[in-house]
Amino acid sequence: MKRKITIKTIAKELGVSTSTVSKALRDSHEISIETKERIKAYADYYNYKPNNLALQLRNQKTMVIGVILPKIVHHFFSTVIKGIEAGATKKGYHIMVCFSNESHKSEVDNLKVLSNGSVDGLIVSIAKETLENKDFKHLHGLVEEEIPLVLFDRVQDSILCDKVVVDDVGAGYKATQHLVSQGRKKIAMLSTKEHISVGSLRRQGYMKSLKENKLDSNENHVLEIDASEDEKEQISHVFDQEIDAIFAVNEIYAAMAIQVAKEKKIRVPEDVAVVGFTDGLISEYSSPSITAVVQHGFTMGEQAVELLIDRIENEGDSLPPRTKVISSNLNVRESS
Amino acid sequence: MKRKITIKTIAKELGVSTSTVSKALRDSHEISIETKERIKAYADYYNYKPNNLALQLRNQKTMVIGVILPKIVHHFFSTVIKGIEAGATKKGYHIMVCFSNESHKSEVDNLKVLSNGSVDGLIVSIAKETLENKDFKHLHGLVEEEIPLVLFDRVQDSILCDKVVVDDVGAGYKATQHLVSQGRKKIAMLSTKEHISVGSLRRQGYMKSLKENKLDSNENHVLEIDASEDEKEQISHVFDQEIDAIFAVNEIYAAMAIQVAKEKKIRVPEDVAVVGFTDGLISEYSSPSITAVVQHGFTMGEQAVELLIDRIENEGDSLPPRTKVISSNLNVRESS
DNA sequence: ATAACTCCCGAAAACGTTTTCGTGTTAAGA
DNA sequence: TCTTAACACGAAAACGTTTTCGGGAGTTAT
Repeated sequence: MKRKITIKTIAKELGVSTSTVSKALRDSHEISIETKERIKAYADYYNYKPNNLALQLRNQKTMVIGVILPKIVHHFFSTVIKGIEAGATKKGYHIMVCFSNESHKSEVDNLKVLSNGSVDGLIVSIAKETLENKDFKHLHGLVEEEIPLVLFDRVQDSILCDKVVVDDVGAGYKATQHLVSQGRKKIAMLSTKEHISVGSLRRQGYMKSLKENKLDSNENHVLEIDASEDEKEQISHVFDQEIDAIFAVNEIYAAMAIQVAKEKKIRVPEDVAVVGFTDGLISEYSSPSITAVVQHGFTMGEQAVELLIDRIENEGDSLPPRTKVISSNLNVRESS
Repeated sequence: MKRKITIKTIAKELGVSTSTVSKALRDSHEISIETKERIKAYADYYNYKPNNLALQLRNQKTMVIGVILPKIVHHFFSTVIKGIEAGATKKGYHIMVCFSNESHKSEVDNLKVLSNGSVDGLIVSIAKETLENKDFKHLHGLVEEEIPLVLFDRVQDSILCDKVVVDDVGAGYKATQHLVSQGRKKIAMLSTKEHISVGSLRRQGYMKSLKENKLDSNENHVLEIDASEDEKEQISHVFDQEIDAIFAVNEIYAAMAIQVAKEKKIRVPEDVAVVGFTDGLISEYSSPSITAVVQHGFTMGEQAVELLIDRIENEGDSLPPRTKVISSNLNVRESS
């Protein structure tokens, strides 16, 4: 990198002090018109740009928000990022994104780097491994240091900070109610292992709906897919029982169920209706297009960043932790 | 944010100089064992962490790579980010991601902020608007300042920097050849407006294949979709002519074509075979699953960051600009 | 007893800014 | 002629760190 031009070099070249240069560039009244013009002309000519690091160090403010996500190649998370970025830009902030790849160590490392002064605050969605281990020391430490923090989607109650979550119970309920309203009686659910909290919450909603409608809430109707093995093979067993609808905990399982159904000559939606979660491109563009719970990732990102910036800019007021619940709604399509 | 503990406070508390504290923490031989232990114990107890900004300012090195992308909610770009992040992490770098949202102004703004010392180098994929306006002043300026820069996917020849591109001509050729090998004779192409270079390159490959096989390279077979209007409606017109195959310039157009075909009771792949570009989730999970050109976004990201870090760490050597071409291959599925 | 050397440590500069305070010059007012 | 005020600028501190250099105290060798 070419040696960048600084206030110092300008000062030396023009035979004035750095204070004068700084003031001139900020158009201070303390400096005479002629000097100002001379300095500005020079700065302009040599394309002077103030060094951000120096400013950040001096102001003790970076205008940067750190974001740590479990993954990126995922419609929901990338949508959230977009929301965060939009909200941040609106307030003049930038974002610095890291990924934990669902790994605890990665999450801790990233947190450590970002919290060492590089950012004014953090937005985090907790990694799977961290949730499994229940090891939240790093996040508690952050709260301890009073670094502004907002958790979203994958949250943890013991961490006293602002949170943005989806109404997963309500969403599971809504999706199931929709299937019931279509006259479906034997509704299976494709879920994940229990420790991922969202799975169990969505299941609660599903159960609630079944109970209310006095439908068979047979435990066998819930299939817990193990992500470490052949998912499609596991999903195919959902058709071993007699069912007329499937509620899948994400859109990939929904799409897989449809693929399996097609192989087995089961018609969708005539024989079996399918509802997914996460309204992404798969749901929209597969054929038949898939009815799905839309999660409003963009809104979640926006809300998260709004909470965070509010806290950053009102520090000292020690607001109590706030939680925003983003409700989701159903996008009904061909599969149901 | 709680007032963070610094070397200064430690020095004052323990009645030594800041130099001593700094040296002690870095385990210098200049400091006596007892003093070192005293200082380390104190630092440990109060959870001292060195301030990144100060380090970056002093070392004139941030270990951060700036990334500017046109969009994020997009399988290809998010995959590239993943590759960049993986490559960066391996070398101890972090990434700072911004989005231009295809807007020129946004791109310029982001570039300005990031290039003011916040990052050691930049990876950029040029926004649509910038390509249309052909206004590359900001990027030329970057090269002028000798800030390490790598362009990927959407590149521009006049900018003298490292580049990572897809072999779009070859990919278009490969896709078309595949359709020909399946015995298809009337192959339509769904493209975009010309200024997006990738579209025209892929078209060149398509044309090349048609010529080689002495097939009808009727201009009417190429449909330029205007993204600002109803895309599905435009795509439906591809079936106005008699065709037996479609090569779509991205996976969304491919998926849309299949949806339209289904509505028109045209069978895929029996009546019309479909090949898409960008091997994302849509192609994989729609039914029928879609044959697609896989772009190796992850590899592109990795290569880009490798080129960049190489340049950052060997500055002064003034290497000539390098270009890496990432070849793509076909993932054959049910739609062809 | 003096020289030389080792061991520990501190002062100061450096990275690039901004800001407070002080000061010398000039012009105006008494 | 003396005081006062306005004007234009510079010195220095501050943000937090690392590193070079120098020096005092104690020990060893001559």
